[in-house]
Amino acid sequence: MPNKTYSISDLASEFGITTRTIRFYEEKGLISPLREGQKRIYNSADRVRIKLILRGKRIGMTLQECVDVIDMYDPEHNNAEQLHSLITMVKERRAQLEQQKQDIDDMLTGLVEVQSLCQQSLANKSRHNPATKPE
Amino acid sequence: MPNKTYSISDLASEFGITTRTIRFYEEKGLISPLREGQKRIYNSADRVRIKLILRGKRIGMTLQECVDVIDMYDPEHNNAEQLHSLITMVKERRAQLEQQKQDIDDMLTGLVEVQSLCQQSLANKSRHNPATKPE
DNA sequence: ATTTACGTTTACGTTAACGTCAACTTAAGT
DNA sequence: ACTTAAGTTGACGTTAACGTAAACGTAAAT
Repeated sequence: MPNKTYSISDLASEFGITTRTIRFYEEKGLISPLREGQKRIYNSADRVRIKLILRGKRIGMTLQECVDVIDMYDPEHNNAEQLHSLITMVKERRAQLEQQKQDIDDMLTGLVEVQSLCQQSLANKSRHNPATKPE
Repeated sequence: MPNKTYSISDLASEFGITTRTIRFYEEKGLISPLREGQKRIYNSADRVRIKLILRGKRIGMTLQECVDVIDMYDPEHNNAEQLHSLITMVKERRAQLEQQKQDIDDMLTGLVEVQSLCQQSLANKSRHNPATKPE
C-alpha cells in the first residue's frame, strides 16, 4: 500500500531521529508534508525522501547535496535544456562515489591488518601467560 | 627516502588545503610537527597522518573519528588490557564502512538509472527535432 | 474536568571545522 | 638597508545541522 500516511513521530521513531530534525528538514525545503489542520501528515513519498536523506548523510553528504541528488530523480527537472548539465552532475557524483568506495576499501584493508595484529598479540600473551583466558 | 621533511605550505599545496587548516589540525592534536625555531617542520609520518585525515573526511568522518581510526594503527595503544576493546572498535568501524559501501552502491545504482533516463530523453528529443545537435 | 500524549511555533544555544583578518617575526634575495 | 616571501600567534566570524526550552493548541482517556 503506497498510500499509507504517517505522523511525524511515526517517522521519527522509525528512523531514529527527532521530530525537531524532521521539522528542520522541512524548514530547509527538503520535505513538504500535507497539513491536516495544523498537524503534518506524511505520505510514502515523504518517507522515501527522508530515507534518501539519511543515506546521503551516512556517506558524508551535506543536506544540500542530498537535495541535489534527490532532485536528479525528479522528472520536474527534465526541462531538457538542463539535461546535459544534469548528466554532467550525475557523472561527477558517480566519480565521487567511486572515490569514496576506494577510500573505504583502503580503510577496511588497514583495519583488517590492525585487527589481525591485535589478535596475534593477544595470542602471544596467552601463550606466555596461560592464566589469561582467551575467549 | 622516508626521512624527507616538508614545510607547512609544501603540504598545504600538495593536499589542496590551507595552512590554516593544517595549524587547526595541530591545535586539535591531530599532528605534532617538530619546530625549527618557530617554524613548523613536518616529516613523512606527519604527512601520512594528514593523508589519512583527508581520506577519512572524504567518507564523512569527523576529525575526532579520524583520530580514533589513526590511533588504531598506533602501537602505543597496544597495552593489551585494551586490546579487546580495540578489536571491538575495529569491528564496529568495519561494519560501519560496509554499510557505507552499500549506501554508495545503492546510490550509484540510482544514478546510473537517472543517467540512462536522461540520455534516452535526449535521444528522443533529437529524433523529433533533428536540428538539435547531440554531441 | 483535567491529566496525558502528541503536536505546534518561535527563538536562542551549540558544536565542528574551518575562514579571515591583524599584527608581528625571520630568512632570503637585491 | 630594504623589500619580499613565508611563517607565526591570536582573536573573532561563519556555516551547517541540529538541540533545547518556552509557551501554547488539540484530542483522547480517566
